[in-house]
Amino acid sequence: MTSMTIGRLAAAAEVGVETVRYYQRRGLLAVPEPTHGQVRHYGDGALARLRFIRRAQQLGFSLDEIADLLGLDEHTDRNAARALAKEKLAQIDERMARLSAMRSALTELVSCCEHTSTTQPCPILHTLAHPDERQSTAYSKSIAAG
Amino acid sequence: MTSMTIGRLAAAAEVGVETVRYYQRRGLLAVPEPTHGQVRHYGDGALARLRFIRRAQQLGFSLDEIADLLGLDEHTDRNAARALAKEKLAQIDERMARLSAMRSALTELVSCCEHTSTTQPCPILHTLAHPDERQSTAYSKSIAAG
DNA sequence: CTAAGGCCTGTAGTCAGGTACGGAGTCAAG
DNA sequence: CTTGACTCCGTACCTGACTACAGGCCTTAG
Repeated sequence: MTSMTIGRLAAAAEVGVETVRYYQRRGLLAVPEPTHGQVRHYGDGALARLRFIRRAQQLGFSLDEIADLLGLDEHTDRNAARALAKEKLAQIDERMARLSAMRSALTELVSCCEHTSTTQPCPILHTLAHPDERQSTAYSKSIAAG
Repeated sequence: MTSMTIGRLAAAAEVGVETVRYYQRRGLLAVPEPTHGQVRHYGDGALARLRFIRRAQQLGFSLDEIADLLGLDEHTDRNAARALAKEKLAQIDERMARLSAMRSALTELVSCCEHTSTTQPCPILHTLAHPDERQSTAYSKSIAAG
């Protein structure tokens, strides 16, 4: 059971000291009593908790959700954990779908811009300005023609 | 050339009045001189600009980037517009890649959780807590076995 | 013993894109 | 003429996850 000051703890978990304190304020991490004097000391449990938080963040969980996850027990809360994970998966799918829609719209505009005469107005800017008049371009015609 | 107060303009563009004012503060939209009295009036140009902003947002552009786009000319700035669009595409791809990584990690964990004995600790919580000890499960074995 | 660095608490600022609110003026309908 | 809706302006607040001080105390190396 190693004992660390907050600075060493933060370094070990590869986060900033201020981040550790922030997690404490958020209630994700306990604030130990000062061991002697006014300096607080942290054990391996705190480090494990910080690493848990970081990994859960990498999976897309918010700090509020991570607070819930931290409250679960490996042995008795399987269903709850799986439910949270599935919910998160659904959110990720939704975000990916939105990004995918942006992607295809942008891709179409860029292709269009690359394949039309430069004497025409820029299809990107033009479509943003007047999306209603769907301009007929060489590109869109070639698409339509298959 | 219709003339609208800010409320009608906002309604026509399907944004809030406060949002219009916010765009004015950001410099995306001009603040016209009060026509008479203290009430300002807006024309179709302002409406077109608001719609441009909304559509560009749907394509993933930030308000700062939209400010740049609004400064471009359909006829003379094709290259600049295309460059911005391509840059945005790259950012979208990056975000999708990150989401995709989250997605597959979560999917794996959920599957694992569904296919292992409930007498075992929850793989999701366990992996978050101890990612080093990669636990060997019926699921991971079946994967390994092909 | 002293200086540098680390720790303590508390408050405030950052980013983006809004949203809310307060108080005062204005405008149109009834 | 009043009432209610709308506008104007300025300022403050919101989310999420930090990040940055300020001012004071403690600790440790030289």
